[in-house]
Amino acid sequence: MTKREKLSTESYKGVRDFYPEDQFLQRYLFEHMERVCELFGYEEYSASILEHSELYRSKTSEEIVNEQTYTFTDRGNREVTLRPEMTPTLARMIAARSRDIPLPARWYTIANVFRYERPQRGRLREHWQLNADLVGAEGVEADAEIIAVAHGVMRSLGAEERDFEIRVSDRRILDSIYQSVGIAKEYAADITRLLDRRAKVDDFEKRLTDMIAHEEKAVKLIEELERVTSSAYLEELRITLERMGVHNMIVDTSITRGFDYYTGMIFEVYDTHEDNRRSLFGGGRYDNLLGMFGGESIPAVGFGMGDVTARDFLEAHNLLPEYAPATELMLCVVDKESSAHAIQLAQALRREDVTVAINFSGKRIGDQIRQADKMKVPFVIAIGEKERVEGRYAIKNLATGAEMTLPADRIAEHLFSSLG
RNA sequence: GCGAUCGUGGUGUAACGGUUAACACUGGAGCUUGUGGAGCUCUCAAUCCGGGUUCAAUUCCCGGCGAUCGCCCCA
Repeated sequence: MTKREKLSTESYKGVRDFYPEDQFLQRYLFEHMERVCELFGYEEYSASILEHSELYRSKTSEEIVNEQTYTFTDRGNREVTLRPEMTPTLARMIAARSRDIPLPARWYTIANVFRYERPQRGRLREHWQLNADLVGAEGVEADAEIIAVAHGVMRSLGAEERDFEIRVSDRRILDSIYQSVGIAKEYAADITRLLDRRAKVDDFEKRLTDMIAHEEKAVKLIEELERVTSSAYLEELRITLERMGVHNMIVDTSITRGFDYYTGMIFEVYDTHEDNRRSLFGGGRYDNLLGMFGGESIPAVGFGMGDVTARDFLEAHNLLPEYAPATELMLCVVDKESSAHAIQLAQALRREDVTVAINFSGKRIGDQIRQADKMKVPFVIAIGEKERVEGRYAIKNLATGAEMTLPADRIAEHLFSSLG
């Protein structure tokens, strides 16, 4: 290859490479998410990132399908979309086997999703998100449980309750206000979307008045929004959440969530850190979505939590874990004659479940140790003539510098007790 | 999709319309042929891409690409 043809090392716009340190954090996040979901009895599922485009046309707005997805035509002339979210896939999978799946079903997945738009901080073109859904259950316990799972994930990542707050509202409050004020159904979705942006828009009242085209109604709507600050249902939810160990829920009727498909409880988890005060993730109840597949309507509630915002949260709160490779031990080969012995020892240790890398580089022993230290491998053993002859090995702890000389069959035990 | 700001080795910075683009860290080699973290020596490595203005462009202009911020949108 000539110099002019040099390939770019940049990753595709809006997507990330995960170098080992990044992947370590990714795995840390995922393992905590998985564990908490499973503690609540959720089963893992998965699906292809490719879906028929019509899956999103049926439920989401045209704009999202046309302008914010990766959509293409395959060789068989089918319209294909890289999934922009997981909920339609979940709904499709449940609906496809609704007679066989025992309900209520508790399902979770950690999936990559794609959106075609301008990347910004906290918003990329590909990200990974935990989706946990409780399908086939209505009622306050189900709503509370989904919030408790979200809360549990945050707690398991090291967050204290004061680090975040769970703002909860209910679409039915808005619906009843719209009804009492006399707002036609066709305006409701647009108004809801405007309310979602209320804090960001300076001329909120003017816009609202323009949208309703009826000044009295607009005034009354604003009055009602300010008057109604909670509901009996939300108070019951609060009590149920307390029982589940969730104490940082607040009712905030200004929470609306942008999407049309929510039908009941909705929530958003907010960072309370001063530098990062924003919505981290959220979810809610969507009782009409599964009915779109033609079968019977099935109630559902769920949430989605993205890895990008989770990382930002952990960083802002100083909760990032320190990197540690999976490798516990590096064997440093002192001379060419010792490599066969090192291979043999490594195999024996692997049978005892020790993760072990062999350094065949032929570099000086000091360089090999320095490299192991740089890679944060916690232990090294040098293998040379002395070890071959004696059958005893000096295990060096790179953090403390301490050495312990042991026969081969005691090494694994020593490592595990030192690593805890 | 729109607007603004920015783009120099792997990383972080510097410089200038004009000689060989500087410094630190990192990487590599050595001082030191069986034990790391210090020190010293040497060394690899960059002006995002394309076009224009100019005797001369890394610098100025235009376009593309990318990043960040805002708008739009938010699964």
